[in-house]
Amino acid sequence: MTATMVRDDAGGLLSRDFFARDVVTVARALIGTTLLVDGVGGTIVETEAYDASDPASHCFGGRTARNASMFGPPGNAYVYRSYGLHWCLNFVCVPASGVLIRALEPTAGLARMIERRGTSEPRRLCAGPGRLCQALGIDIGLDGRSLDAPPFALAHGTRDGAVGAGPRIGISKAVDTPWRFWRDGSRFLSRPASGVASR
DNA sequence: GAGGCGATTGGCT
DNA sequence: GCCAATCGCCTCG
Repeated sequence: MTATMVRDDAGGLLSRDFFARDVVTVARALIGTTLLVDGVGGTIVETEAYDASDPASHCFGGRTARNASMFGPPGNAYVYRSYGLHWCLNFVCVPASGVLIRALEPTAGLARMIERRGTSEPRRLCAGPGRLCQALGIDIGLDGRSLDAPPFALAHGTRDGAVGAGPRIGISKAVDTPWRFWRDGSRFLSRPASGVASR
């Protein structure tokens, strides 16, 4: 195993350089890192990558008012409304690409999450892009905001265990592209693992 | 300007 | 398993 460009110091904060890389690399590297919004959040256990040449990406058709944040600098948030009612959080990587955060293992601010979600079932708090945004209080007000400043706090984790890869969920284009990543064996995924696990 | 669809979720059959 | 909720964006006229 060769050394990676980005060190994996437990507790160290993720820098903009972490995001200024290929979106698939970042999507995989994010598994096991910690995301907090105003102190509420947990360990990222599921992500998906979307890049500019990808028919399934919001960027594919060019820039619009909605996706403008994805054309901004790496390390910013892109928040959009899904199906007219839910919010979804992305991390912008190289321009016109982003990582959709699909599920967290809740570790901090559980009481706040339960209050916002209206359920105390741990597995239901952050398992899904819309659910985790509701649990963390994320809405359009955070669109375009820098991830290295409050209310966001992202930190490296211990990145132990295997990471699985498989097709993305809920899309109708590029359905076979294996750009969904998850922490293998996690009980907090939005949907069951479907694909190949590797280290 | 109208119609259809989507990176979803929760409730009901 | 099916379906409604609800709105930004795309396509077509």
